[in-house]
Amino acid sequence: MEGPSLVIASEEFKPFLKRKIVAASGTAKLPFEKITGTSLVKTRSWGKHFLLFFTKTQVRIHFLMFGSYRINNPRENREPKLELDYGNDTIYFYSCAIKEMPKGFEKEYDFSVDLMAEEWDAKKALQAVRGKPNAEVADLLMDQTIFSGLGNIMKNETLFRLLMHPKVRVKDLTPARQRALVKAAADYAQDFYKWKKAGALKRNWKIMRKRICPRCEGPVTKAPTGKLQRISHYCERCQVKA
DNA sequence: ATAAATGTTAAGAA
DNA sequence: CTTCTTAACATTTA
Repeated sequence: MEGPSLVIASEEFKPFLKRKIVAASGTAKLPFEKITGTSLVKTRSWGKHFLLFFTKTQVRIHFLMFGSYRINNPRENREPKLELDYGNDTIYFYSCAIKEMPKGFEKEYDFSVDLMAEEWDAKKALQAVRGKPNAEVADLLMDQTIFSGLGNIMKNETLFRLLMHPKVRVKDLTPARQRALVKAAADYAQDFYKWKKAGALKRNWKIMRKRICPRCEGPVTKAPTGKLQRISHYCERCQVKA
């Protein structure tokens, strides 16, 4: 799950804030007794981290590749890691990493690197980008300390939109292209959010998991790139190394 | 139906 | 002391 999806999760959880949790349970290693009988005070995300603040404790959820949450619609034959029972409503979290956090832990987060946060600081991101001249842009975009919340879908779509090759190094980009990279990442995050909310995310993929480039109709290259070796989908003809 | 994929972290190796 | 490699986890989609 990428950052914008968690912003949507926070919105979906709003109706549950301050309501009494009748029972909390699940397979995660958590102090459920500190949650049962209390309520959710607020939620927020930092990149791909989903932060839940309860009255007496606080937890961080990471959905990784396959995690999900459901409201009043449990999965069959699957034990939730965390279940919040509100009486008439129930929230379920599946296959995610959940960890109890110390009070005040959110102060350790730098929200200015979160693409979806109000605090997002493009200038700071640009400086961080320029501080890694030898990094390939595919790796750079996935760097959660610079573009927190950006995942592999956003990486591939952002680079295609820029017509930028995933293997270009920062030092081979003009200052204007470096600036464009930062802007495109933030812009794509907003589009991702909008499309995901409208249930039209995949419909708007241009290069991700495509076989044909929508621009030149040539073949799409699918290969691991950079140190991270995450799969990049790109057009060798349209996406330039500068 | 087999494999790849919206991701991270811990442990051990170099 | 870094930096790299591998494995582990877990589920849907093509």
